[in-house]
Amino acid sequence: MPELPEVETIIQALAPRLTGRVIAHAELLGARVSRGSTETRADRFTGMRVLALERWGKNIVVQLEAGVLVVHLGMTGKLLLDAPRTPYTRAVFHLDDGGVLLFDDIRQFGRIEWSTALPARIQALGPDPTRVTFEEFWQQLQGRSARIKPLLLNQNFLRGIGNIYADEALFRAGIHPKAVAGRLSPARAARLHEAIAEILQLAIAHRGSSISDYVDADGARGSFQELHHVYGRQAKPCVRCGAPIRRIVLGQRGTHYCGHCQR
DNA sequence: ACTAATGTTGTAGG
DNA sequence: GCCTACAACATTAG
Repeated sequence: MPELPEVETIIQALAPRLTGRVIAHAELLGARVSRGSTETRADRFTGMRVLALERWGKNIVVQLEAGVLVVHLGMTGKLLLDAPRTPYTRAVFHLDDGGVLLFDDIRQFGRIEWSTALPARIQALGPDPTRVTFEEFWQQLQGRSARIKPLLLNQNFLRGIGNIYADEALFRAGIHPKAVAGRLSPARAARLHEAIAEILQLAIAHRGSSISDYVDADGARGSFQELHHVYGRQAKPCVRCGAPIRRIVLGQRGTHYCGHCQR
């Protein structure tokens, strides 16, 4: 799915096109897209003006005159401006200026949820990894016995890091994915804190990673996948030392790392 | 046919 | 509360 850099890229395109517009008409296609929320019916937000768009981890938060729409793209969700409908179109937003925003989602893990205020579950997510201070990051690590890779995927620890950027950040910091989070030295924790911010900024600059499904709101692919050092590179030589990149399963997720460069 | 895929959530056990 | 494993959700691609 879209992780933080991909969601950021999507919002960059959507914000100028949606802010100030009125949702003239909306269609939610099928029960899945709004599952779990009795509040989310199209008539709850039709006729409302969009005040602002913001990213909250991997969530796109659309502030409306009354209430908020929280969009999570799941694994294969896309938000597309002025694109033709497909068999995977799960929602359609018609704007008052004639523009159309589609929500396409092959696997249907994505969600659109309307509520009067930012849901508690969203508010409870951890700090934004591009802005968290080292002091806060360090405090969050203390006492954690979890291995660092699965902890980075925990959205209540930091919001927005997914499987690609967890692996890439750990490589950049030279830290083994199985390292116990609470036992990282201050120097290694500082390297990781810095690597996370750098890898995310770099990925945003390259408009995200397009592995299979991801495209931005204009249908364009990102290019950061060309700069991945470990993710999806199992058995290929490490760009730093030449040793083959390993792939293991950690926390039920594929995990890629260099056994020589990451301790 | 089998496996894995950018994710989250609920359950169960330690 | 924390941590881990597993299943479920649904579809495609190799």
